[in-house]
Amino acid sequence: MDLSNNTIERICKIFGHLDALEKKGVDFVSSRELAEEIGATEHTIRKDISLLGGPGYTRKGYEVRTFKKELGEKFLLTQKRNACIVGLGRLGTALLDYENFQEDGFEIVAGFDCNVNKIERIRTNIDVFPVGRLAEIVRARSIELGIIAVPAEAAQVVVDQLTEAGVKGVLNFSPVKVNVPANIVHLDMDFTNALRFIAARFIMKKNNDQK
Amino acid sequence: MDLSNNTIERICKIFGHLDALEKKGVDFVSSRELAEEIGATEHTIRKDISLLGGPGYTRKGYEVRTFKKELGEKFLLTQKRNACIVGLGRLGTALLDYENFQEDGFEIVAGFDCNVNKIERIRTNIDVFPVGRLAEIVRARSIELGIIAVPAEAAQVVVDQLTEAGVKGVLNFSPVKVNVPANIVHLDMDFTNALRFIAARFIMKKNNDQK
DNA sequence: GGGTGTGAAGATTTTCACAGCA
DNA sequence: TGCTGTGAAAATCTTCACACCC
Repeated sequence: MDLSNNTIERICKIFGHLDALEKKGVDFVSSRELAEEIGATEHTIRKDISLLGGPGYTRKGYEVRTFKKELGEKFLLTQKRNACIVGLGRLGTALLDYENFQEDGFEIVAGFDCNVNKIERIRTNIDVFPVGRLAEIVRARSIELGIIAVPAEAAQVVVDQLTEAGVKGVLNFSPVKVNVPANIVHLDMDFTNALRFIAARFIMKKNNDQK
Repeated sequence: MDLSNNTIERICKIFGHLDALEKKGVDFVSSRELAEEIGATEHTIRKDISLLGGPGYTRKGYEVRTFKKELGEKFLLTQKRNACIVGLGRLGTALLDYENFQEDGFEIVAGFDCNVNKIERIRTNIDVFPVGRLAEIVRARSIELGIIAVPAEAAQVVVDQLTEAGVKGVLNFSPVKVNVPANIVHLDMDFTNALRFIAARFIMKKNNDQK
């Protein structure tokens, strides 16, 4: 089984949507409905699902609960995973209390910052530590995911410490590309790039429409 | 000219990296160096650039300043663009003061929230308004980009108001997919999905390595 | 009838290979 | 020599079409 990133991304979105449907009490969902919600075609969705090998012959679509459960098991998306946030500036503290993480199997079990005074001022239910204790805490609390919210210049150092300490994945909110060992999964979320992307797409769109 | 999203995304990253190089005082950069920084192959980078049609025959690589300028002009990435943030919870207020936006041609010129008491408590240099004045302010301040940081259930309403008021692009941080008219560019940044993606990729990686 | 599953066709994206400029 | 530009090949991803199940 060797799924493309695009497929994985869609599967993740599907999982999220199934979760929402389950909460709403919906029992069945068709590939067409999923496609619309996910932003893809129904063919693509069916193909993705076909790659996972889950047969679901009914004339009503996929059974929400079983399908979600199946996806969750296949990708271990349901298993609780411990995460930490490094860098407790405005973004970092915002993420500390981002309630959607908790709801969805990810638990923030620690926050780190290099500024000890700041740590003492932060009000949150989550334990916060000086960054010097990062490795120790990551190991002690079985933290698998590191979320980077430090300034650009500190990002690489933090990533190195995290991977050294044994995290398996890194979500990078700092506006620089970071290098990670090949066996670590990472994803960059650069807000400025996102805005640039929107602006560039917009320009292209305008050019095309004028033709 | 009809560039794929992937290409546009890489171009945006290249632009960001050129900016960094310029600040460092670097004069030339090769496709190989760019590729490494961007996370792509040098072939892809050269192809992307080739699609833009900019010839740069030197044996030292691309000239950083001119190349950046050219990209900026082609995509109007250098032009100042006004943006606003709707939803001033923890994430929204963090974004209000996200200094990297300013540096890069995007200016947050307004914030909105439905809670008037909250608005009075917020300390920032940026003007904040009740969400009822959204359309008025968007028009008055020529806001082109809307950044959504409201809870899931309010996201679609806000998007509708923004597009109605005439924004051209939407960056959605709420954890739901929103519908926008076809002529509006939008991008979803769902943090939970990002973590899911990392977790799923990690699982797949492990499976493959075991083989 | 209403929906899925999947091999094959089609479209797109990436990679290659080599000509071409400084 | 060193690095880019680009048509063509290769690889990948999406779409289609139709068999198949309930």
